Amino acid sequence: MSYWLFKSEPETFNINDLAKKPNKTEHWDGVRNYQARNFIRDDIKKGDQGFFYHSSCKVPGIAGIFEIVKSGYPDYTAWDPTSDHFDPTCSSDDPRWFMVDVRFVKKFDRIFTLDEIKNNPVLEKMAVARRGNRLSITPVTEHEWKTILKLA
DNA sequence: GCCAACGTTGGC
DNA sequence: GCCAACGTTGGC
Repeated sequence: MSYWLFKSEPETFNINDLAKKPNKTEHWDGVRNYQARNFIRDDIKKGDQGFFYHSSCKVPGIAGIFEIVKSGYPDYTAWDPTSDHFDPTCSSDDPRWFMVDVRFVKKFDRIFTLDEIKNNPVLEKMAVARRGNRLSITPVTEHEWKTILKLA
């Protein structure tokens, strides 16, 4: 089993939104970056777990945990002209973008902040702590995962 | 609202 | 295939 960190802007979609979905499950669509796409298509498997990270907000940090309930499949919003994530250059017989389904597991009692990540010697090397990092999906090591669970 | 970082686009 | 311009992300 692998661990991941998914970023989302809480004004758009946050951990409470996920918890309120039917079956507490939602597809994670709209990833339009090749590196993140490759993780979704090739590496993220059913049963993996992820941190739900809130970005571009007052207190950026990890809000809780989800699990992967369906591994990568074509992100159909790329073919939907009414979607914000529509990609007009993407043909329907050759899926370019992928998504996974995630299910709410738990919400932390508090936000485990980016500041705490940066100031922890175990966590400071996490991609999310690097200045200028824009990748919305990044791998998390087991050591990092357990360290955060202990402290959150 | 500013600006650094960096992925993408497009001219050559 | 190089690289400058541009657009977006995201912390501050």
